[in-house]
Amino acid sequence: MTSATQAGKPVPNEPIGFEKHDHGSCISVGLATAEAHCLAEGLRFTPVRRKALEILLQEHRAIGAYEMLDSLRDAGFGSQPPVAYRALEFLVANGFAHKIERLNAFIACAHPGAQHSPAFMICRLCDSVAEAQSSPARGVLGEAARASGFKIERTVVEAEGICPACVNKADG
Amino acid sequence: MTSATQAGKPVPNEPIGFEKHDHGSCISVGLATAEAHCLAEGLRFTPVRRKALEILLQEHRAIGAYEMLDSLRDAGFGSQPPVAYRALEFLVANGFAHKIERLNAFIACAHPGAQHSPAFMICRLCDSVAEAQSSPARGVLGEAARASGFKIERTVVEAEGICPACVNKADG
DNA sequence: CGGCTCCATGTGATTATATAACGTTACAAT
DNA sequence: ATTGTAACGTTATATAATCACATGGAGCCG
Repeated sequence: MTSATQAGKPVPNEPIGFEKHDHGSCISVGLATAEAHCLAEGLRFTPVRRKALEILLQEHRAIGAYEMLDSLRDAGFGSQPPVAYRALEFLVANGFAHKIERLNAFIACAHPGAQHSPAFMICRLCDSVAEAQSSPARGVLGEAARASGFKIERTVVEAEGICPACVNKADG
Repeated sequence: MTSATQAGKPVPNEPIGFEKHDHGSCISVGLATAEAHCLAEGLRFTPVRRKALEILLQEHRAIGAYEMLDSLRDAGFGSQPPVAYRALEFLVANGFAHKIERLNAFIACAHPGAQHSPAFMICRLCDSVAEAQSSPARGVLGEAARASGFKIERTVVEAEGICPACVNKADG
């Protein structure tokens, strides 16, 4: 099995936000933003971490840890799982990437630099993913948390459904 | 390793909704509700499925598929992964249980019978889980979905943080 | 009854995802 | 130069999930 698709799903062709965009610039902007942030915070933006982020930005879709590992190995880095997991952990911890729990996969942050609690829309047909914002602490959930004394630190919001492209394919 | 705790985390002692409750009755009510629902819908509430639900209701916490498998084997059922996964799939598909994506684990539905799109609060210290309601399609996410043409079918909402019990333990 | 189909179950095997543990290396601070 | 810490590489293993195929029971129809 190559690393292009894990399962039989088609690779999404309009991956980010279901819209076209200037892909070249979003890669360089993403890398530059991360670099600046690390410099400011005293974090080490090492070669593996940089390459991992570059791969995520390049692909602009959700990437499994093992697919990432393949790419990192191809780029000359170590070939064992921890290599990929550690790089991804760093990127996630610092907001450069997010984990899509539903897919057990990772994706570059679409709003680099911005403070945010992301929400995702995941197409169950083509696995494309779009990132939106959420305000989880407001609304019913925040209400319940306050009422029970639960202290929210982080939220996972993932909507599963059909992306615009697949809707069009389906009903012509 | 026994099946009591997978990792080093303490087993939550006030598992459901972070509040005390009549545990005996919630088990019997849960089973009865499921039985009635299956009868009405022409679904087969078989021994494995019943036992699996009973285990989830009994434990009242998030259970991994393999821990479930252990319990099912102890109860005299098959010992291969598909046994657990099929039972859990059935329970989830029919709303008797939910999958916690963040934990790759399953938990009995706390609102049996009710139509709902659940939200969860997960304690990162003791892994206890409480179920609340959410209204994901309303709010910012629904907005974004409508704007982009994404058709939401299901949402995962999981808040990670500290449960009341652990908050109290922490700061006295 | 016999045969048929559907669905659920049991089992073996395999694939995918994730972490533990340990030694080595790079780097910053003193 | 020494030392403490963080990052890296590797081996091994744990945990999660699915595939493929055979068996067996419940309902239906003839």
